Amino acid sequence: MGLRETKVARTRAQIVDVAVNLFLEKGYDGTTMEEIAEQAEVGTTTLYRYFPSKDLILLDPFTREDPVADTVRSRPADEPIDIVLGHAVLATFAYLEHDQPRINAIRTLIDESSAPRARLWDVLARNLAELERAIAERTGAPVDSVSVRMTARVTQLTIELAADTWRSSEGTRRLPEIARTIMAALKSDGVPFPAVPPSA
Amino acid sequence: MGLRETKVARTRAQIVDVAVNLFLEKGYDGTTMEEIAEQAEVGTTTLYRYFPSKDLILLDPFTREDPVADTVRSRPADEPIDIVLGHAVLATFAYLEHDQPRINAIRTLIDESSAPRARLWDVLARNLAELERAIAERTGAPVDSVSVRMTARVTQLTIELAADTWRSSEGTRRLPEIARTIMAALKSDGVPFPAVPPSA
DNA sequence: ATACCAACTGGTAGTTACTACCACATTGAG
DNA sequence: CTCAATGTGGTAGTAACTACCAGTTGGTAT
Repeated sequence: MGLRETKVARTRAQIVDVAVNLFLEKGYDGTTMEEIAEQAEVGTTTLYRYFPSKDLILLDPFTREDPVADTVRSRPADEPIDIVLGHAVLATFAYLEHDQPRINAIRTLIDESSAPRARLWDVLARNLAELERAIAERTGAPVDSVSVRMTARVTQLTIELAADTWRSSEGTRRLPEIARTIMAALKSDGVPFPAVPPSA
Repeated sequence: MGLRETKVARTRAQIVDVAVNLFLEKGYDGTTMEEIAEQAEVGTTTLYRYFPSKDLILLDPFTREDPVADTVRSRPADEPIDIVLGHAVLATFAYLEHDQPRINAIRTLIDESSAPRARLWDVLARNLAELERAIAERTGAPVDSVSVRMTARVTQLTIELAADTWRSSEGTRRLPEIARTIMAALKSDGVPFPAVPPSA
């Protein structure tokens, strides 16, 4: 890794760090891009080169590749699909748990302002598409089939539900444990799907 | 309904109509709020009173109350939950189908620009919350329970899947028929949920 | 070491979404 | 008819974001 790449990576990390601190201190809307640029010691032009929009700074940790699709691809071929997805869910949390409090704070900030909150789903849509591809490859079903699309979404929802529950539990329980509880509940209780009403 | 209310309603409709036509003609990003105000024959201040942000003009049809939660509340108490949800799904489409082509065009515009596309999820989150409440009332489970939250989301996903499929079929099939097909497929194939991997 | 190209930086000027505040017009009620 | 409530619209300002341009720095080939 050359000097140039190193500098770019450092600048990028610096921007995110400075920005999140400012957001925590003065709120997302109360912080201007100029302030971020100034504190990060870059010009505003440079700032916009690293992050084309303000909300993407806050969403940075969520734009990195998540390990769900990779897990689906790397599990043994004879493992049942529900277990594969269970591993994928747990992999996400192993990945997230290392800087728990900061991610937690960032997620709270995201939910508080409308621009990043809205954009989050847009960002997660990319993960969803990749998960769909991975599931389709594994099961042999077409990517746009009902089962593939629904399976991918249900998996993402399970992750979201677990993360939500964890966030509102304020660190009293560990993430993987919460995920296990939720998956167990889904299995034992079952989830009703909308069904075609009898025509009579 | 007094004269004042009539005028307000007319102005509102006029704004949406003018704006969507401009969006279709020049694109969402290529249309300014000033142009919309001018063509709709209102001041920009007034425009912002009706719609606090540009994307909400385009999202207007999706901010109206959707009938899903209402359907859940109004079905007979002894009807099985999956059938109730099936009715709710079909109710949405009966409601949507009356101005099919325009809604279709609007949805395409939404998907093409990042701001409205992102904001759409934020808007639909309100419907989701109300559906959660309706399901919780009916089943007696707490609103924040895993089953209620997952059921509500799965229902919303079924609607989304059907609408997506319909949009890409370009009007060759009717919406309720597509919805029935999807629900039937979900029932017969089943959807795998992530499951806790064996600890061994 | 020197020359050179590519990538990175940052400043200036401009557009546009959106807000705050203002005076003015219109509606509807007593 | 009067008056208060409600709606209208203009002006001035902020801040996100873009286009353009000149200058700097890092890597590379000679």
